Amino acid sequence: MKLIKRDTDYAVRALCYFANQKKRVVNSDELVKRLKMPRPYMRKILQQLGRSGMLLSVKGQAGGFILSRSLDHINLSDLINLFQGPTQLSDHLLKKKPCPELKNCRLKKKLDRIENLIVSVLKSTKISSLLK
Amino acid sequence: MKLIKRDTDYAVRALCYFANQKKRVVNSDELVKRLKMPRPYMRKILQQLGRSGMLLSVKGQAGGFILSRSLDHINLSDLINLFQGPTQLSDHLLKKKPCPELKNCRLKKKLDRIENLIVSVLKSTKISSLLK
DNA sequence: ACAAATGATACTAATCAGGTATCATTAATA
DNA sequence: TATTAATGATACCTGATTAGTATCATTTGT
Repeated sequence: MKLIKRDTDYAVRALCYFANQKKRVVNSDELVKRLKMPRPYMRKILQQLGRSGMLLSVKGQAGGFILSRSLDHINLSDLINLFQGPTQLSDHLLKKKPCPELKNCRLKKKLDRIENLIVSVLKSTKISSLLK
Repeated sequence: MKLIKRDTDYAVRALCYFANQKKRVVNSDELVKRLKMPRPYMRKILQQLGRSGMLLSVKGQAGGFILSRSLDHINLSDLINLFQGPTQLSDHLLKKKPCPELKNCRLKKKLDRIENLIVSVLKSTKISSLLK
């Protein structure tokens, strides 16, 4: 089981790089060189960060991206939601018949509690705390 | 992201069913009927539970399985480990070059802390607490 | 001997993660 | 104003993992 996938991981590194460049516009080629990741994949990730509003894109020649807000205001849960969809630890109740025996609902409840715990920790982990 | 996969989920239900049958030998057909899951898949899961020592198998005609220990002594982490392998939330450090920039190691550390938290909660969740 | 169970194991199908590829659009600059 | 260098959108491909099937050997009660 994986908590964070590759794209989320890349996104964290990218955001940290931006943060260290202050308000300079950085393009995807520079990121690819510095962070050593496949260019088209990086571009896709940057586009997603752009659409989500975490990055601001500058089009045309000499274009690139800038952080649109401080990393104090972005947390791990935000990124996981963006790249991996909503955190859902078990689809226990969702497939076919919702769990045929009542006792299984206790599993669902436990998992929900664990899920809430995890999400709250992820929310409290600001990306700024990962810098430097 | 999924914390527990389908087979782990099925395994929990199966174990709970066994617990409610006390020391009676239950065969896979009965489980399949009661819990409404695909027979060959259920068989595979039971075999794994057997190999791992959580169930005791009785071969031959009128055979089946029995719980080999109380559900007080089996926890969610045991099952997850059995069916999904060791819990590892991020392979951040493992792929190719171990994270090229030091700052990323902070991510690794955070994830490790979160992982420890999750595992300890899973370990403290005994399957017996999911009964009835 | 036969039937009814598990043991072992190999195979298949579907889904998802991790990437590629392409073409349109935008804007600085020569 | 034509060129060039950037992003936007989107469709596609590929390998890994999950979910499930199939088959045959072995065991044991009747």
